[in-house]
Amino acid sequence: MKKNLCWLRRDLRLKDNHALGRALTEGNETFLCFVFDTRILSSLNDPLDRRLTFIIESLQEIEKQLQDYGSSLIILHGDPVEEIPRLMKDKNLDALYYNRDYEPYAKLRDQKVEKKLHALNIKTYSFKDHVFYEKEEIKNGSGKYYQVFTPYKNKWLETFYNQEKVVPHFNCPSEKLAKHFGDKNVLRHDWWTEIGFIKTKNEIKGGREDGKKKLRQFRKSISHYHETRDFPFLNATSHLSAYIRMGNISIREMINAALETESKGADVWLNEIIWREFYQMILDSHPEVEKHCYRRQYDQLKWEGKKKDFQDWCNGKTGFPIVDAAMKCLNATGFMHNRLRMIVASFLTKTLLIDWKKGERYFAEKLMDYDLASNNGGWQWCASTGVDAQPYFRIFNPVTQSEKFDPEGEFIRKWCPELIYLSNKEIHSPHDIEDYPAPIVSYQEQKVKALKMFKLIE
DNA sequence: TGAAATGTTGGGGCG
DNA sequence: ACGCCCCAACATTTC
Repeated sequence: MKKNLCWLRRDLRLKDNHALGRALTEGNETFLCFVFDTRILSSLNDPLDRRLTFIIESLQEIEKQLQDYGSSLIILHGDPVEEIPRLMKDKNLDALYYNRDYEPYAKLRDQKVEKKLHALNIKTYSFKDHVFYEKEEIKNGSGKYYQVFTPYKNKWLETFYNQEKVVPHFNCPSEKLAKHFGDKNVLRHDWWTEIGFIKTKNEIKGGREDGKKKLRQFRKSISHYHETRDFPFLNATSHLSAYIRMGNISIREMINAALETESKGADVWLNEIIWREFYQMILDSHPEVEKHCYRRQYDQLKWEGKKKDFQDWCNGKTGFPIVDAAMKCLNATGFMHNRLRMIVASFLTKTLLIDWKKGERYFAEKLMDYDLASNNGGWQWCASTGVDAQPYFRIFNPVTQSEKFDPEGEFIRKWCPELIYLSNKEIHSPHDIEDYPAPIVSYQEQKVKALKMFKLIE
């Protein structure tokens, strides 16, 4: 009689889950648990953090399904390094199954958990699930990790088309779930208030059902993705980022969706998935990028931006409509279109001259889909301090970008109602509008300073 | 997944 | 018909 524990973390689904599938097939009875990690929770600044609601919704859905199978989810609250071994000892479980996470904190945590369990004679098994290829699988001719995206992508695709005839799917036979009811009933609508959570009202609901709905919806327009994706008002992106972040949808399901329609749009979307894999690989192989510039000499950059400007950027009060609209959207919804992320990141770093790490932290606080690897990679790309970053002299002009990607000002009008009556021509760079701030800096002057700042390091 | 300055080309207006 | 200028439109260079 082999009793297993599958520890869910950022893989909140019961279908196509590698660790769960293996736990179920290799054991006689499998328990499922999720830990609200107090170390992570205590680092959150906001009790109204949207992501907690998303996670709770995902867990509620899982609990409902488990109850249909006569099982239940075990919810723990504490430090996983203590909680997981305690649970396994209490229930006399034989082996732990989990999917690997490539963030520095998670790697250290999992290492500690394993060490404790091994001391208790409990076996541990970890699996690749969160990415399609792990860092060791995609390397260049001389056995090194890629530093440039395009050759990485080529190798990724070559590997994919040469080796993988099909995208694997992991079966999760539900009959082997433990007949068990957890200590906390996640269906009870207010149990989380006991540990200090407050539920938020979000535009998107957590869980696999809603993720699948989004994917189904996106499939209809995926063939146009390459033409429409850059225009925030069109909402032509998949909006799946939060679902892939929490694992409501598996990476294999995403890749399958990209492969099923042969089109330019689907290729470009797959490309974005490969960017995600690229940054996961970078974080796994270079954990120091969490706190430092990938190109370490840029840790010396003298960011001279003012605190007040940072506040204005956060609050969407810079006087540059596209930037302000984007930030208000982020603050109100926890989401921001990718094009806008690039615009506001370029603006913060190269126009306001504020360290990318401050912007990266702000996004970490606000984004529903926040993922350390992608967020850090994206910010360092924009700030020109990272792997395969844009050259430092590539500086976005917020007005030009606005004219190009929101030509009719539709996105701006949605989030800056005080500008609603301006013409398409005026709206990108308004003057003397009541209730709307004048530009807090001169783009032209700041651009010169940015170039100087980088030249000092070069 | 720039922007802006500078250089080149070619068609049209006009003396 | 011709040269000259103007100026888009496009290409190249620079940061």
